[in-house]
Parts: sequence; structure tokens; C-alpha cells
Amino acid sequence: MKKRVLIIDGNSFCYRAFYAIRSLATSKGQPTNAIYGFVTMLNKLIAEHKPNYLAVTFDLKGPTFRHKKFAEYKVHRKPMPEELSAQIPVVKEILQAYNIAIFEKKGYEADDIIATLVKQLSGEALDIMIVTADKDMLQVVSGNVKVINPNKDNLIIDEGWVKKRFGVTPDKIVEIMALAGDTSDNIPGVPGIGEATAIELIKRFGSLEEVLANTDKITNKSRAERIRNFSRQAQMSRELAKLDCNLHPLSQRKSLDLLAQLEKTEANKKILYEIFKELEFKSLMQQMAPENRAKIEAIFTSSEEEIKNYLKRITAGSEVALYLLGTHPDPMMAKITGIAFAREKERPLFFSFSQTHLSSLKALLEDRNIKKIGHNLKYAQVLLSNYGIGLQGADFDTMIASYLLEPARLKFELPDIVLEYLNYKLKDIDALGKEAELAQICCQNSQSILKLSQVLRKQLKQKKLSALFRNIEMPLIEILAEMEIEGVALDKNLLLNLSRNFESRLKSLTNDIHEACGSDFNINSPKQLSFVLFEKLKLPKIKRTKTGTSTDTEVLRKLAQLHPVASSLLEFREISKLKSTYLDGMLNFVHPRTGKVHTLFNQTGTATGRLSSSRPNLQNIPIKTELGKKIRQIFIPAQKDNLFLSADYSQIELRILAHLSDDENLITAFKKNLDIHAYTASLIFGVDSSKVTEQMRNAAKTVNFGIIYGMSAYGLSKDLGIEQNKAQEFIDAYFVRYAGVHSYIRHQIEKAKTQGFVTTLMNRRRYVPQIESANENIRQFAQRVAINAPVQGSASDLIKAAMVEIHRSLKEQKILAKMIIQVHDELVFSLSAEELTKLRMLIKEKMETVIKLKVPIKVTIKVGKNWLELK
DNA sequence: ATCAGATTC
DNA sequence: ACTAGAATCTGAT
Repeated sequence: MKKRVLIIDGNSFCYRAFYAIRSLATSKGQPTNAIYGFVTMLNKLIAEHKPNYLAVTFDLKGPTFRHKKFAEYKVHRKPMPEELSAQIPVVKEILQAYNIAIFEKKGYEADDIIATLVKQLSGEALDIMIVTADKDMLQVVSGNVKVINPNKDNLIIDEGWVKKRFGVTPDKIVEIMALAGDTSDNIPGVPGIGEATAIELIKRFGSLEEVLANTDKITNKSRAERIRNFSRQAQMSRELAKLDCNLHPLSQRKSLDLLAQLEKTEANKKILYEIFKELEFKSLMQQMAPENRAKIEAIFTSSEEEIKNYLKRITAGSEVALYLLGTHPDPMMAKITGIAFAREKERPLFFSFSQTHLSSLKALLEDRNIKKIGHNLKYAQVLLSNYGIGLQGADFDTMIASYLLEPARLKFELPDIVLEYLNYKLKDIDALGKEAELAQICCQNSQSILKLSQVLRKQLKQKKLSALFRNIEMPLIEILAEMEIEGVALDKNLLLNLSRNFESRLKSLTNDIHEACGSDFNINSPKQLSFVLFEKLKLPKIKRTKTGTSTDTEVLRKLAQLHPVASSLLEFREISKLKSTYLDGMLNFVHPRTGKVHTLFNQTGTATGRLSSSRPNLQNIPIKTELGKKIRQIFIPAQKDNLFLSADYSQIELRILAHLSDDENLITAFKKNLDIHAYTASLIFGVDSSKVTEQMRNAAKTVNFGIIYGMSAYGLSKDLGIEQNKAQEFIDAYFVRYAGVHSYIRHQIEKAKTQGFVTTLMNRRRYVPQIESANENIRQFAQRVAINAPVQGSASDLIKAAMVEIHRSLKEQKILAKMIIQVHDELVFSLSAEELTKLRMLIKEKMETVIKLKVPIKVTIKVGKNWLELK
């Protein structure tokens, strides 16, 4: 097998990469599409052709010898876009780290360098493959020299292809270009002579020289005349098209020295890792990251004796990193597979699951004086609870720590966080091999968690996040775990009844709709529905989606004026959603043992600090419509005769805004306990508060909320159904009267720009790198984030702090009531009638006073026998 | 896997 | 591409 050389025309390759990937940029907005495309295309070529030698050539800026010969050369060529040229130095840096030779020479084009390289190597027994989209390059194709065109799906062009396409051997390509020219390089050729004619002439005469010497033999007289008139220009064109294959000093090199330089060697993975990390190329980072180098000498044991000895050395105050491997991501559904412990300066210990092992560990796990370090300790606590073990002493959760450092991150899985903060790859736990290997992986994971905790502890401290971590987020883990374990009971009979009622209503609506439309179709398919509405019934198209015509509620409401079927569709949509998501869907989450639903409260699920809830999501149970509200009846206390108590923060985000902005008007309004929307209406409409109509109050309410989200005049006008300039007037009036809010907003945007993040009451951070984006939309989005995050995040701080306080009191006072649900500004408890009076006071008091604001905090308490009937 | 459309605070 | 922030779930394609 001959050895293979791959020579890449770097500029051509960069252009291809740049246009192949529409947009890719770092979080700060630095474009990286060409770099990413270049690297992935390069990897693909290497994987496909497995070259032994590699080189990349580049053009340098400035005139070439061709410009000197012919002033018009490449005059039509647009300069390289700034977005692309900015990426080229990084591409070169990457090539260096790959140890791939780069060739560039002032005054010469990449093509000439390639031609010279090809000539230098022509004496060796090599397969040479040139990667370029440039037609010029075809002239060097020969038996062992081929061209790969990346613009044509990596089409391989060999001698046979050239002969078939042009009817001549590759060395005659310049002769053809001399006559036909090349528009992309602005090689003029002879006017009126195209490729077909040029091919015909060169096939007959063999070269430009011979054509010029024999114009009298050309039967088409005007063609012959033109060639004679432009003979000088044709000769010039030939010179331009001809590649220079004797570049100094490259042509002086011995081919063996050259080959040594081109030889493909190990890439410098460490540097590549750093570069890819900087560029935020996650998958490439992953490829370059080293495996953990620390040799793990794990103790893999089934001996009770060994376990006892290990445990003996762990005493009060000790720290233990623990990795608990479960069979399922939902801990209520999971079984324990194995447990690994890691401690400083000790060999890690692994147990595969057995009830005996677990019993020996119970004391350790339940000892609050032994500090537990883990990655997602809530998962461990819930899972262990199903084995009768109550985990205590949660001290450091690396998942929560990394969340506070980088709350907008999407994934907090252990391998992701280890890669980010320890810079090495963890073996995939799902690739389970033999048990010994499993033990190795679990031990490595527990050791990594221990190391992570040390790194993250420092970073939390440095960023002043330790208090939030220690006082709020860590204590919350145990509370959320208890809420998940407790779960929420359901009235299943009622659920099934409702489902059946909805079912029959849906059937009848389906009939009505099909009849009204004159055909049977799937109403749940937006595609089929839009065909029926807009093609069949010819109703007006009101709004577009990315892929077609919108049929959402807003559209259907407008269509309801024109066609009665739209109202039926609206009702169908509502009932269908309620039934599939909240009734039938709920049954999928009922736990086989407890008969309750055990929501997962995700502590790292939002960028702002809020919790999120899933499987099922209990934070979006319907309440707005009469029909939807009925769903709430199915949630009931687990114990017979118990009650639900709901405690709700009233207008918490506006109160937080008043506090953060220090706005005089807003603070006064809350201190006087005014109706805040009515008060805002009186301010922005300039009327006495007694003259505020319901309409004005509603408009003011929209404005009040809009402000918190950084709403634009466009959005407000659409929401209120008024002109945009009218909406702008409302916003202007708002900011005149609430000047403190206005300056607060400007201040937040300024802070985001100068320090890169904004903060909440408890110093929770939200990074806003896009605030400096050159893209108007992205920048404006970042500004809204900077306005909203401190408000939404502070409200989250507040309710989390309250949860910690309330939980502590309930424990201390041995109250049996259980906190079971949190919905951002609401807490739901299940309690007995005997505890009601005491709890009402306690909960209200804790929620209202846990953090002191410049305005009073108001909590409304309601009690009832299910989640609907609360008074 | 992604989209459209629904629900909540 | 989007226009009001933060989420999750279902059904269709």
C-alpha cells in the first residue's frame, strides 16, 4: 500500500466550513462556525482517508505575483468577511496543536504552494490528495495525484474524471482556461469563447500556442478573428492560470526532509482541550480530555470484617464522599446497585448491594455528625429512604455547588461537572461491564466527588456564594427529599370520573368539528388542522409558525368571529389538554406501592434559582379556567380527615422590585397596603384613585408585570390590543412616576455589562454574557434577563429561606404537618385539624419575616379539604 | 429529536 | 429571529 499525503487548501476549506454552518458562537457572541466546521471536516477527512502525511496551506493578505502581471486579477472577488477572517488565526492555532504543517508565503497563493509541494513529492511513491474547490488545481492531477472537492460532497477527482469531463489530460487545463477564462478568478480569456469552444480547440490543436499559430485553419471566421485580436490577453490568461510549482525556498527542500515535516504525529491533546474549552466545543472537548490518571486501588469487598474495619476509622466530624448507584433516574422507582465511599488519603471502598452490607452502613449513613459529600444527595436520601435508611449529615453537594457557580448550565451530571472542574473524562457508568469494572467506576466517581468538593468549595467562597450554599441550598436538600418521599395523595375515583366526563365531551366535539369541516381528520395534528382551516375552509391565515400556519389559541379566538367551528376547536383543545396531561397522564406517575404521586423537585433546573417540578409537574396544575380548576380536586391529604393549608405570597415580585429599586412611590404604596395595580393606574393615567376604572386597573396590572420582564412597547400593545405608540406612552408614564424603578433597571444592565452577571438578595448569580452581543435581538434578550433575574431569583431566595425556617420549626416542635408542594410563591401543607391554629400562625409568621424587606411582606393562608376548595 | 401548543407562577 | 421572564408535558411528525 502506498503511503498517502493529504494537502488541504486552508482558505478554500475555511470558506466551505464558514458557509456550511450557519451560525455558531460562544456564549459571549464570538463567532466560531468556521473553526468548528474546519475541525469537524478535518476529522472526517482524516478518518476517511487515513493519511500518513498532512499539510495545510494558506493565502496571505496582499498582492500576489499575478496582481503584478495583471491589474484586474481577482478584482471582482469580494474580500473575506470579517467574521471569517477573525477565525483564521484560531484555526492555525488548532492546526499547530494537531502538529499539522502549515505552509504560507507572501506573494503566492495557496495553489502555488500546493503545486510546489506536489512537484517536490512527485519522485516518491505516494498517493497525493489535494483538498480544494479551486478549478486551477485540476492541472496537477495525475496518476497518483487526486483532488477532493469539499464543496461537492468530497467528490474525488482523478485523471480519468478530468479526461471525461474536459476531454483532455489534466496538464491541458491551463490551455483551456487561457481561452475560456475563469470568472471567479477574473481570468479574462478570449471574449466570446466559452468552455465548450475552448475544449474543442485544444483537443484539435493541443495548446494555446498551436491555436494561435493556426488561426487560419479555424473555419468560423469571426471566432478566428477574435482569437487573433485577443491573443495577447489569452497568453496573459494562460500565465495567470498556470500554477507556479517552483516556489523558493520550498522547491529547494529535499523531499525526504519535507516528508518528515508532513508526517502525521500525535496531536497535543492538552492544548487542544484548552482551546476547545475556550471555544465551548463540548463534544470536541470530551474527545480531547484525558482519562483520570489517578490509579484507583479500590477495595472491592463482600467481607463484613473489612467493612467493619473501614467504618471504625470514620468518627464524628469525618468527611465521607459517597457515590450511590441506582437503577433508575427516579429514586422512588430505583433499586440500589452499589455504593462507593471515598475519603482523603484512604483507598475507596465499594459494596455491591446486599441487605447485610446496607445494614452495616445504616449507622454511618444516619449519623448527622459524619459529613456526607455527594453529587445529588437528594437522590441518595430518597433512594435510601426506600430501604428504611434516613440519610443525615448532608454537608456538601457538588451538584448544588456547581449549580450556584453556573446556574444557566443545562446538564449537571457528574461526568459533565468533573470534565468542567477537574478536566478529565469519567468512564460512562451505563457501559456496565464486569462487576470488578463497575466497582472501579463507582470508586473513581466517589473519589472524583471528593476532589470536586475541594475545588468547588474554594470557588463558592471566592464568589461569595458560601452563605447561600450553607444556609439555604444545602438545608433545602433534606426538605425537598422529604417532600418527594411524602408525595401527594390522589382521589382516584374522582380522577377517573372526570376523565370519563371529558372523554364523552371530546367525542361529541370531535363529531361536531368533523361535520362542520366536512371531513374526518386528526384534530390534534396542527398540520391536518391547518389544512382544513386554511385550505379547505379558506379561513384567513393570521399567524405563521416556523414551518407553517399557526392554529394556536390566539388564532382560533380571532377565527371564532368568522366560523363557528373555531369555538368548538378551542373547547376541544382545552379538554384534550386537561385530560391527556392532568388526568390520564397523572396515572402514569402513581407509585405502585404508595398510590401517591412523588414529584421530583429539581434544585438545579432553572437559571434564576427557582425550583422546577417534574414527573408529574405539580407546578402547572390548572387554575385559570373553571374547567381546569376541577383538576385540583383530585389532590387530597393522604390521611383521612387531614386538611390542605396553602400559604401564598401576595405580589411578591413587585414587593421585591420595590425593595431592590428603592423606589419611593412603590415603597409607599406597599407600606400603605394599597391596591398596587389600581395605584399604578392612577399614576400612569394621571387620575385620582377613586376614578380608576376596572379597564385602567387591568392595563396597569399588565404594565406592572411587563416591567418585571423588560417588556417592549410592541409586546404591551399586543397584549392590551392598543397602538404601539400608546403602549409606549404608558411605559414612559410608568417610568416618570416610578423613577426609582427606571434607574434600577438601567443600573442592572450596567452591572451586567461591567461585571458580567447580576445578583439577587442572597447573592445568587445569573451570568449574562450576551449583554455585549453585536446582535440586537440577542443583546435585548440579555437585557431582559438582567432585569428579570434579580427579581425572580430574589423571590426564590425568599421562599427557600422560609422553607428552611418552617421545616426547622416543625422538627423542633415535633409537629406532624408535612410540607408537600412548592409552587414558586406558594407552599402547600397537609395537616390535621388539631394543628391548624398553631400552623396558620407559624407559617405566616415565618414566611413574612424570614427576610426583612423595605416593604411589608404579605402572606395569604387558605385551608380546605383538597387543592381546589381553599378558603 | 423537534415542533406546536398547552399549562403554571 | 423575534417581540414578556422562568418552567414541563403531550401528541404529532
